Amino acid sequence: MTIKTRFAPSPTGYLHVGGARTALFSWLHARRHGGDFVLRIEDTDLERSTQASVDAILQGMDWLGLDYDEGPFYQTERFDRYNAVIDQLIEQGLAYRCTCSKERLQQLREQQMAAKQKPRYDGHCRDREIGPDEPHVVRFRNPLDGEVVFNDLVRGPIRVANQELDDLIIRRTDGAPTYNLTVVVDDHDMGITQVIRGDDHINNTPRQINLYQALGWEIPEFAHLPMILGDDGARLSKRHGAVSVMQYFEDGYLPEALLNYLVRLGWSHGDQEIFSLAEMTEWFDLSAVNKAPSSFNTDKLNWLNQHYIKSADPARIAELVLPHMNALGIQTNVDDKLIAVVEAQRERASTLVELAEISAFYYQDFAEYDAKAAKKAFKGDAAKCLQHVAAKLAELSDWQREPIHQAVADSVGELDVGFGKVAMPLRIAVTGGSPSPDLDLTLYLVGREAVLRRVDQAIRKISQATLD
RNA sequence: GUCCCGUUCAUCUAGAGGCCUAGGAUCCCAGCCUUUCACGCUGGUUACAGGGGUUCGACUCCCCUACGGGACGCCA
Repeated sequence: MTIKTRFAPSPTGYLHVGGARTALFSWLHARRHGGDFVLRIEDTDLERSTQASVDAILQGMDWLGLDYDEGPFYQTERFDRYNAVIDQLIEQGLAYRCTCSKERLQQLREQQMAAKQKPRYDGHCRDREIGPDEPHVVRFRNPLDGEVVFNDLVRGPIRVANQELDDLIIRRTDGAPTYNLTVVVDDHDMGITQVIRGDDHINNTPRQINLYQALGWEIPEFAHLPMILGDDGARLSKRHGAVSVMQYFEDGYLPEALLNYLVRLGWSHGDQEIFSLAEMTEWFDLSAVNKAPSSFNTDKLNWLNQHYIKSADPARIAELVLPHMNALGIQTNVDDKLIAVVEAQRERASTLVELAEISAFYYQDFAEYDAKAAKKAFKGDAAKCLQHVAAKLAELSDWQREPIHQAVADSVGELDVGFGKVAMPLRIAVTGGSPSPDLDLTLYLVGREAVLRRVDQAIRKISQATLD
């Protein structure tokens, strides 16, 4: 049988990292086995579903490169099918109409809780043979005894007694089918072979299996993924900053870095940390997925992001960093200079935002020096050294790395000081204290005019400080 | 409360009874490299939740306790 998996988010918010990892694992399982991956939007909750959320989810999937072979399907477009199944269940006596009010149900729950029991429907309408005319919900007639056993591909065998389950509502008063019914119908109709989803659905699985059995359908395999917790070990929520996948895009992360980070959250392949998409596809295996929840760790994500920024094609990084440069007020294009700047700076940044920030000095003058760097560099004879080396640089006929290097070396020789006496103030004067590569490369990329202008500015700053 | 699930360094994890004096990675610290900051390299600190079994032997198997999470909706 062909492997087919799906990702089935409900559009009530953006695609968050937990959902993204569920999608990734599901996608990986399909790709690994040469199967298909389906995207299905579970929008049966008319109240909370929004088009904006659908768009956000689609956008997130697209950015991560999680492509789907079928879909997106929308459950709201399949109501006729669900209702046909529900009607069939009623007809066969496997489901029944119920007129219990929300108030009665609420009261029942409170009583049961007070009696330290698990709240569940008492079957009040089970045998009342209610007709279709008065307002009602439809409930599934869950087996009263026996137990449901299934072998979770991640957790292993799980068993639940039917006595723990109650007659769940499969159609609301307004005629809309509910999750547990729609998910079963869809997974069956779409030929899903492995249902891979968050472990908050473990408790729903036995009910769904009973539904499969009542309908005489083949039961798919299930794999329940542990959840992802925030940095602090608490459930992921808004206060954890970047929970939306697209927030990571905006914060300057590369999709391959996020994917690599996510795949290692709950899954491993020996000691390997860096995985290309091809590698994770080749080795991903549900049986190697952890059972315990894991905490999101931004430090490690940053490390991976830096790794990918460092090893990606500089031209591509230039493309990606450009919007972040623009955001800093720098107007430029992806040209030779930007690519050279990226190559010069990329091992010093863990995000594209950072890369833009530490590269700004190649394009624009700055008002402030890094206090610590300036204090260290602008002292003693710094002004004199700067004056001397500036004169040398001004005389250069050819503004290239070699001659620049030579000019600085000459200056050092003539002044008869250590290299750092000249190089340090010069670097800080030109960069303001930003991380930067070899001095000659830095000066070359900044350009002669800007270098001389900034050295001048630094000399003035030093003399001013001396006067104070 | 009831049911289901989980528990190895701060964090992600390796570990399928002896290979474990518990390995790797991130973080942190120190050193080297060095004209800054990084990168890189070397080294270091830190973990099997607790208690009982089973076994010649348990991080690995079983039970109990503790802690954590999830579910218990006319949400998904």
